[in-house]
Amino acid sequence: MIPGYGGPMSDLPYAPSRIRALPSWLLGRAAARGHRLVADALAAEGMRMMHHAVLSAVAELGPVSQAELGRTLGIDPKDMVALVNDLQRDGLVTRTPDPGDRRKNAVEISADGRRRLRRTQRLGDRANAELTAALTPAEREQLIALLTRIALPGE
Amino acid sequence: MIPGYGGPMSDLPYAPSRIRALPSWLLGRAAARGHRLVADALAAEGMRMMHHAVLSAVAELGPVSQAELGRTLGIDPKDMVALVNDLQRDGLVTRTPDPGDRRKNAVEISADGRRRLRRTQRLGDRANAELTAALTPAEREQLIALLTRIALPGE
DNA sequence: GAAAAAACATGGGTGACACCAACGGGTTTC
DNA sequence: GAAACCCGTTGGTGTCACCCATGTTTTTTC
Repeated sequence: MIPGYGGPMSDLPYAPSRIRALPSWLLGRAAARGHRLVADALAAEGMRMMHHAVLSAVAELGPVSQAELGRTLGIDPKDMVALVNDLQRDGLVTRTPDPGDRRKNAVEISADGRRRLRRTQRLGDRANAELTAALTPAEREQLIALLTRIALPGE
Repeated sequence: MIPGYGGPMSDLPYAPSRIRALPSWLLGRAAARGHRLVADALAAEGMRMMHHAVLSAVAELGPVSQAELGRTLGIDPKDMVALVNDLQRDGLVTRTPDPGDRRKNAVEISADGRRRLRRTQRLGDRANAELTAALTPAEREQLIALLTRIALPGE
C-alpha cells in the first residue's frame, strides 16, 4: 500500500490546493457557476446569456450599430452577427440600414423585445442573487467594485 | 438622422450598461481576461491552464486517483483522462495501476514534472500579479476571500 | 455468498465563449 | 483621387464545461 494514498482520509472533499488560491482559478470557477445559474434561468425564455446582454445593451443605447455594441460589451463582431440574427429572427430587435452611414446597421429594440427584456432581467437578477447568496449586500457591492477594476483589459 | 444615434458622442468607450453591474457578467469578463493572461504565459511551456492545475494538484496530493483529482479541481472525469494523457506523454506524471484498488490509477508527479511545475508556478503567479495589478495586496486578498465563498456550488 | 448498487477510467459527443484571418462595400483623411 | 480606415459578414480554431454510455472492479445489501 502506498503511504498517504487511499485510506479513510481520501474521501475528504477539496483538500487544500495551491491552485485554488489563485485569482485566475477562482474567477474561472465562480464564472462557471454564475454562467450555469444564469444560463439555466434564461433557458426558460429560450435565450442565452449573450442574447440577454445584447438585448439589454440595445435597449439602453437606442439605435446602435453592431460594432458599437461589440465594443461596449466586448463581443467579437463575428459573434455579434449571430446574436443579432437570433434576436431579429425572434422579433426582439429590428436591424435597419443606417441612413447616415450605409456601412452600419441600426439595431433597435422592439415592443416584444422590451417585454422579453423585462422577464429576462428578472430571471438574471434572481440568478445573480442566488450566485451571491453567501454574501452580504455590502460584500456584494465590494465584489462588484473589485471585479470592475480587474475586468477591463486596457487600463 | 436618428436622434441619439451616431454623432460626436458615439465614440465613448463603455457607455453605462445595466449588464455590466451584474456579478455574473463581471465574473465572465474577469475570468476571460485572467484565462487569457495565464494561458499566454503557460503557452511558453506548452501547457494549458488545466494542465498546470492538475500537475499542481498531483504534486500536493501525492499518488492520487483521477477521480479524486477531478473532485478536488471540479474537472469532469472524461476531461481528466485527456489531461493526464498529455501530462503522461510529456513525462511529467506517471500513471500506474493502484495495487490496492484495481479500478484506480495512481497518478504521481515525476522529477521532470516537479521541475516543470516550478516554472509554470512562477509563470502563473506572474500572470495573476498582472491580472490584479490594479488592486492593493489587501484588496487582492479580499477578492480571493469573496470569490472563494461564491465559487463553491454546494454550500 | 450472491445479487444489486456504486465507483472508476474511457469513449463519443455537444454547446457556449473567445478569438483570429479575410473580404467586399462604404467612409474618412490627406 | 488614393490611401487608410471602419463596418458587417463568412469561415474557422481552441478552450472549457457538461452529458450519456460501457466494461471492469469494488462495495453494499439482502
